[in-house]
Amino acid sequence: MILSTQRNQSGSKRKENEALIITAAEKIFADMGYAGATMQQIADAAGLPKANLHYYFPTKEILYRNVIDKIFNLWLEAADIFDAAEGPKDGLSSYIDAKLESSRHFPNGSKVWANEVIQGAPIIQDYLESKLTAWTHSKAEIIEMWIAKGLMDPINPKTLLYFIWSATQHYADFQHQIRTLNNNSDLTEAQWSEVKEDIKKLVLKGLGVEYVSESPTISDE
Amino acid sequence: MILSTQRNQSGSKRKENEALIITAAEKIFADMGYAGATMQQIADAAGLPKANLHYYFPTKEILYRNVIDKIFNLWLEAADIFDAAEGPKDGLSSYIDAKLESSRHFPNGSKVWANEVIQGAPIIQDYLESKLTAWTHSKAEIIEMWIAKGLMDPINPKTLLYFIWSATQHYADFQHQIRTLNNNSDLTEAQWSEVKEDIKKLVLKGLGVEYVSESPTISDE
DNA sequence: AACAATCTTGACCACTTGGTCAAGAAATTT
DNA sequence: AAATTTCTTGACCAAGTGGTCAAGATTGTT
Repeated sequence: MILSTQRNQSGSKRKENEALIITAAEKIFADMGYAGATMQQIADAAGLPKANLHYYFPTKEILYRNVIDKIFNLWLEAADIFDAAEGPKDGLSSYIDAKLESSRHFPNGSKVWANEVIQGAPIIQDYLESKLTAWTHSKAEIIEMWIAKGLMDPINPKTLLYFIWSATQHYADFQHQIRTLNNNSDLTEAQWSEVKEDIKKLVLKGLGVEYVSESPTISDE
Repeated sequence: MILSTQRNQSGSKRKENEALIITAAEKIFADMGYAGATMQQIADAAGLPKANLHYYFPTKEILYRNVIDKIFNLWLEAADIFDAAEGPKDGLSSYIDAKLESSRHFPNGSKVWANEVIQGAPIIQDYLESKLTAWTHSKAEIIEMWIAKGLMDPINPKTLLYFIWSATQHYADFQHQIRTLNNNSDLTEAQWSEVKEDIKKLVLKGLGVEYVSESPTISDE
């Protein structure tokens, strides 16, 4: 789980330890919330004395902002697919895939983000107002273009984005609830595939975009 | 905002003050998270001295559980519609309406719930394992029946429920983000209507259920 | 080898927190 | 109206918190 300490020849020790601490912090912040997380817990999770954390990150808030920074950049990356897409069938499908994979393999980031936004984004408001707003507008334009071309039913682009965000992030944020309702077991590989298919089918069909399930062998056109 | 203190003839003073405190606590817990909320803040929000809170609710955790209790019962009520429904068109549509109304008018409950579940439900795990599990199974059966009758496309019932929960609760939990992306304004009445229509249309059409928008006058069949 | 820069860490501190308590004020019962 | 139960509240406390600090260890540089 913890980053290996093997090749410390190249990068400075600083970079290494910062990454180690951020990873530990991400988990603790996700599990405890900002206020609930203590520097001592994060230090323990990272296997370092608390005073050492303060050497790399002077305050808890600065550490937290670094965690958010990492999370948000991953979020942005996941959406590059969007721009390169030819149309909604391709674009939305890929985006849902990417977001769902992210929820599955890196739920902590999503949880930290959710915790923060629920509480009114007291610390990352500037992110919302600058980066997220710009990002959203650019994606909304693409969706509007698709609608204008008649590639999908008309819908408020933001509503559609919120729809996809909520449906996919739910599997990260509410991981624990889903697990409990699944006989206290994590979703299996097959279940994840089913979820992925169901969500894509529902969204695309709901938007009037023809969608062919992956599994069966049906020749297209 | 605060419950009126007019008619204290009937109910005991205890009931009254408990309700006052729970309402105040709900807001503070939603805004600050469990760990982040302080008894002093809740006391201030309720307009009572802190020691008085501890008279009615001995510990912070007991107060918190009372807040959750209220929230969860509202959740259950919202779904009675489900049982009475004739089919998916009626049932899902009404349920989405109810959940969205709840997100709009009582976002705090949803936020507290979300905060708690994200953090692994450290305090309300018993709720998930007993009440929520039973509730979910009973609704899943209804959905499966609808599918068996050919009233809607086949889908994993839980996936559908998660879908509806996430889409609707998103408007409560991520209220702040939505507001920020809406030029720092709350959604207008018209916007809420649009969201409601869009979500219902997307879900029902996505499930292969015929759906006719409310506004336009189109004769059915 | 000497020096400088970076990193490590236990001990410590000011402050906040949930919770207590005892004395009294109101309300209710007899 | 006296007695009893319920409620109110300021003052207080032990425990835990983020953050500091100075002494030393390690690493890199000349």
